Amino acid sequence: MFCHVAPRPRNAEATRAAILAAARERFARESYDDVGMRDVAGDVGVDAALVSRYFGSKEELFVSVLDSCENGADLMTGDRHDFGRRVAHEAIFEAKSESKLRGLLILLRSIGSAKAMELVQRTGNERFLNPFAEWVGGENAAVRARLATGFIMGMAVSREITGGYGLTTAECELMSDRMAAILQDIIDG
Amino acid sequence: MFCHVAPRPRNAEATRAAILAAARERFARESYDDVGMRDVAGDVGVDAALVSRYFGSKEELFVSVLDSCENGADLMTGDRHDFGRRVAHEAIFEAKSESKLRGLLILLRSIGSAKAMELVQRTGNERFLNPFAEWVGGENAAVRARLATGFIMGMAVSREITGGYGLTTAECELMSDRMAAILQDIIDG
DNA sequence: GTCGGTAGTCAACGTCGGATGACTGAATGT
DNA sequence: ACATTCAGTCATCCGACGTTGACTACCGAC
Repeated sequence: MFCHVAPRPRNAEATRAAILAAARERFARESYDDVGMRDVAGDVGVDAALVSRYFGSKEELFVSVLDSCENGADLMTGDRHDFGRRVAHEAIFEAKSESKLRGLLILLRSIGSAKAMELVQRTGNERFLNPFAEWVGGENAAVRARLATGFIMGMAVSREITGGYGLTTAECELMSDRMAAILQDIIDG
Repeated sequence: MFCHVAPRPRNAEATRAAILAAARERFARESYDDVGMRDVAGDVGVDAALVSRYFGSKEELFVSVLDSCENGADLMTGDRHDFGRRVAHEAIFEAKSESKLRGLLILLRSIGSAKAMELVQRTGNERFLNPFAEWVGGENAAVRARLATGFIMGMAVSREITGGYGLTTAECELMSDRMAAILQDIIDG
């Protein structure tokens, strides 16, 4: 066998970006503890040592991933009157890693991991909950923001535990509609 | 130093029960991966090897813990018209390990751990979601059950991420009331 | 008393995951 | 063409974990 598979061009910046992307993908699907440096490196086709070299440590890699995720601000783009419907649909039908909820999913996945907990808390508050509460606005914004985000994440947990809800498409539609109404009601006051 | 601390009487059954209790406590507070055999053994004041001996493996210990938790049936005891208020109060003010939600909390903690996932899914469905859906009853019971349990767990997640919500008592009261109304609305149809 | 069974301990093994530092080899500038 | 530099690799260390089998010491039966 002579022809090796196309060797990755030696480009530090691109490789670093590729590692970051692979890590983001991993952390959106698996918990902090379950994601290994060797896994991430393998996804990119690179040695694990390189990941340590570029990001310092696993924890710093995790931070970089969180930084690389757009804020919860994504949720707040678009028509406010449509918030419930939009988010509910996303949460139930596309709660995958490429969704706008990805940042939340990453936080959710790594809840319970003692090593990631502090980071999860800080990021969750600073990056997501507080701006969201401000966006919600009005009376008792903090309370309503917690209810809304709690509900959103809870449905993601539910999806996880049931393994995709285990419902028919029609039932999912129904659930989405119901969730949309509740969410909208929460943020409207 | 002559006087040792009171030595535990040699009683296999009692020791086994103590280990189980300690493990239940641990699993309610930390994720499957973060709980170590040495930790639970230490809580009881016993060698780690004994835990393996009595329960076979960590996974079997986890199963035993899940078995030892009363079903989600706890949630379904009491006046149905009071369901929302009762559960909301419990979720927000006493989502500790001694709460009736303990079973749910254990499942929640270990979400994301690849090793525990299958168990979490099976137990969550068989032991909690399905009976609960049946209890909810009426049209689209499955959908409404998922909404309710999702919301409950989501608020627990929210509590986790924020580190106890970070709200005043009054705000918590308000949140509890609001959550109660939503939950009640969901299960009433 | 002493003897056998068993509750509990101890030391160790194998594995796995993150981290480190010396090494290799390709690109680039002169 | 050669030297330098730096992207990427390799072998290895270290600590933590679950698990195992040999050992010890307590307790009840005779």
